[in-house]
Amino acid sequence: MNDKTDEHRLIAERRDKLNKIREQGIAFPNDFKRNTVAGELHAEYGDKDNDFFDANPVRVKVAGRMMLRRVMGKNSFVKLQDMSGQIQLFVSRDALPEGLYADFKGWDIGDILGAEGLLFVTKTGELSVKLDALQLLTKSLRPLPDKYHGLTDTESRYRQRYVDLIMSDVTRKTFKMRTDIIQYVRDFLNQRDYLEVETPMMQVIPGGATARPFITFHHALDMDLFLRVAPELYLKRLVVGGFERVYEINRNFRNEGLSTRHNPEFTMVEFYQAYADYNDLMDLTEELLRGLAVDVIGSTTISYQGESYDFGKPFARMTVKESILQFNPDLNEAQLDDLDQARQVADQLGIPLKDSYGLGKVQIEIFEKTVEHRLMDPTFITAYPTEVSPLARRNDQDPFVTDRFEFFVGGREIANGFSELNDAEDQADRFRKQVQEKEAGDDEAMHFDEDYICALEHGLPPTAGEGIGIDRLVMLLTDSPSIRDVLLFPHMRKED
RNA sequence: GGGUCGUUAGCUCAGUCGGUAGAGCAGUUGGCUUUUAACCAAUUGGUCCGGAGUUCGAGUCUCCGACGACCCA
Repeated sequence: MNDKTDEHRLIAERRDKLNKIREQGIAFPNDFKRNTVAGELHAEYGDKDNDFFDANPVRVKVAGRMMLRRVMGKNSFVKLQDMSGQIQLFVSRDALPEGLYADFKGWDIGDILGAEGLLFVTKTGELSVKLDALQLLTKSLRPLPDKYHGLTDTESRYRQRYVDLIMSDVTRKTFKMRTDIIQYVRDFLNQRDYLEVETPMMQVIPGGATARPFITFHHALDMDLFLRVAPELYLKRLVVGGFERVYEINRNFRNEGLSTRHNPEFTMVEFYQAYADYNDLMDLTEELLRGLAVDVIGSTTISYQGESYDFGKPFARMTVKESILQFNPDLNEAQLDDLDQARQVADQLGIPLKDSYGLGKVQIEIFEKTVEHRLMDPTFITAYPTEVSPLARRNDQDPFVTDRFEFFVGGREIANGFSELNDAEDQADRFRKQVQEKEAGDDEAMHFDEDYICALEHGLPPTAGEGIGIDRLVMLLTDSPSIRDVLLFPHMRKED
């Protein structure tokens, strides 16, 4: 932090202690090897009693952070925390080498210790290690938060995640679950012969989504580069190349506002499957999410912020228009099918519209305002207007819409997928429309990507693709109210 | 972008009507041979987020700003 906290007396006291340790020899020893962890001990010996340990002495070497200490004259109890949990140490003056117990009493909560001894059970029935060897491995110079309340200040928890992780079981569990979720998704796709790939994070032409990109500069090449807003166009180039099932789990960057659901960098899994259509991917998504829920939380019922969502039964499916009519019973279809009438509806809803908006864009504005946040149960919304889906294949019966879906639960968009537009000429037209919108001032509109058109001209097989927002998925499965709770190091403003 | 709330000791929090800044934990000193947020005694520790204003006097009232949380767009 700053000089002031550096000079704080609590830190100064610990620095003095460290200096004394330095004078006595190696202050940061690196030769202690543990042979077990707390969780393993509880799993293996949690149900044993002292008769067992008398008959079968178990000698263990453990290491970790001292989280709690109760000094009772010549004996002390310590809670030692490692990556698997906590184990209690029983520290007895007379069992340790001369003088070590006095040293131990000068150590602090937060210090990293290595300890060796025999397992036993205390009077109150807690599995513990009776030490005959003890070593300070790392001196901690900064005091930890209150041993009971921990770190509750949200700002500090985000800015100093390492302290949050030390103090909060809930935080550790959330991020372990995040890893489990990503692992499940990866296994799920691997089992279905999808190939995991990496495509550029720095792109010459940002594409694949309508979003404002971050711009950076490459000095040697003397050119602007864009952090990707999506990997889509590169993944589809790979399908052209013959990798018929590919996926990537990685970061996207969007230069937009922050909220409980938005971080400037966020993680998506995007996957593409040749010879599949958007209906196949809805089925796949349903299977993935259902299996994920069972695997990660052990149930198809997901509790989120006091609500409960059933992933066990088939997910609802309806079109954009159907959903608007369902949640706006006073509207009729004719009002949504006519641009002037639809604009009138939007006006009444207080939605600001630009002159350039066509009927499809107006419909989506109405959808986002009146429907999206009300889609609580798992629901696929289909038939998105072509106008707002520049990379999706037109529907054969109704070219006004595309073969596209988005998936919602808890009022939030989790996934977006569609049958891919593989008609190079149609795609070129759509890019030209995007460029017009960009020139009209929409800085989220796409660029014209000539090489991508060239790739399509080589022939993209009929393909469906989808992106699932990992962060929002983790929020849902870990019952986290803010995206910051599922990002180890969320973006924060400068402190000053 | 707008609104509401918050920011006081390392941490968790009190602070009345505007009148010299409080507790618990942590730390320090002493006591204590099976504790469970151990306990007992003593004790150290403050840029009350920053700035300006009102006032004899501001943690407290007013304004501006920073950061955060929530809601709205």
